[in-house]
Amino acid sequence: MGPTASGKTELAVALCKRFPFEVVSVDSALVYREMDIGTAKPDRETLARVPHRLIDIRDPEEAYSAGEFVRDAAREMQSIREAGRVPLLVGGTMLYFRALTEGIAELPEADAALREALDNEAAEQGWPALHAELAVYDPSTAARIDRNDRQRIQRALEVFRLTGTPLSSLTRDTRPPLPGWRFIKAALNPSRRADLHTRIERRLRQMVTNGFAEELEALMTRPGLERDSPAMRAVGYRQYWGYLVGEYSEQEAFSRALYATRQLAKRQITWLRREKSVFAADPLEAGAIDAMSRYLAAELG
RNA sequence: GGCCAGGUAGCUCAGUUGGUAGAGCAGCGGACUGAAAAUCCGCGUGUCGGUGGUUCGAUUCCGCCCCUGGCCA
Repeated sequence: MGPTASGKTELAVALCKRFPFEVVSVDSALVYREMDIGTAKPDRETLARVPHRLIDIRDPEEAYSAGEFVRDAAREMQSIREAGRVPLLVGGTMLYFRALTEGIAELPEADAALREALDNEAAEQGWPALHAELAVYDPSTAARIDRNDRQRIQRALEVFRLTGTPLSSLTRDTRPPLPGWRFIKAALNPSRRADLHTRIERRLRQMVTNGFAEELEALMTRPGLERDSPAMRAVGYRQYWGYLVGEYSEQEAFSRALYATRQLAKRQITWLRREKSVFAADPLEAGAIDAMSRYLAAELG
């Protein structure tokens, strides 16, 4: 695990040389085909040498979800195990890690028509009104969700209307979904935030040089891809979309993308802090890879 | 050199009819169950350019100086 730009891919490649590992990507953006530069997807040569599972499994106009990830990852892990190897889960989508290790309830999938209906209701009454409605059917969920948190209010109402059961009941006894597995947790986490910020800016500059805007322009010609498609909410793509449709300058898009990436890293680090029994290494310190290797060797027995 | 407009939070700016100041962005902390690279919550002391003066009290009024931009020479 690790925040964006912390060097996860490089570490994974190094570890695969020393252990009988095979990589499973834990990343909500790398699942998309045609989104390579802006997602910092490992390049072709790297993927040829060190295959990553769960990369390029969706078209950009499609949706993906934590629930699907758990099923997909479980399947890939099983297949790797059957081949006599050990899955190395690499990524920065902390909700996916959590769903995989601690479980995710069996809930209905997203319902586009229902979400649109809820959006329309919200446009008229505002999300706080829908929050109040949720409080009638599912007071405990309403109590833990802010009245402005449109995404969670919408999801909770969606689940209730689809099942007739409050979300809080459905999630009550969620259990780890993979009882036959043991997870060894390790993280890359730069000890100085400023260093990570430097890396983030350098990498974003490199993306732009490598043709990030052109990659997005090509995506924008796809008829099925909308500005609010899940894939286009990815950091960078979203900010450059505004630039490419003429809403602001490229310089502005760069700044916004930079801020969005830093904020993403911060949220990832927040998840990391509350993660228990995780071995953490500073990727910017010499010997981080060796330290990680030693830890893993010891844990693996 | 003269005139005008500015100099207030990291940035862009608001404001104080004199009682030491607040928004947005950034940043920081947190939450997180099928959109999660998402969504949401919380956090604002800063010689109010410097220095003298007036005043019980000056960031606010006055003088001088410094800096930035514009116009005129």
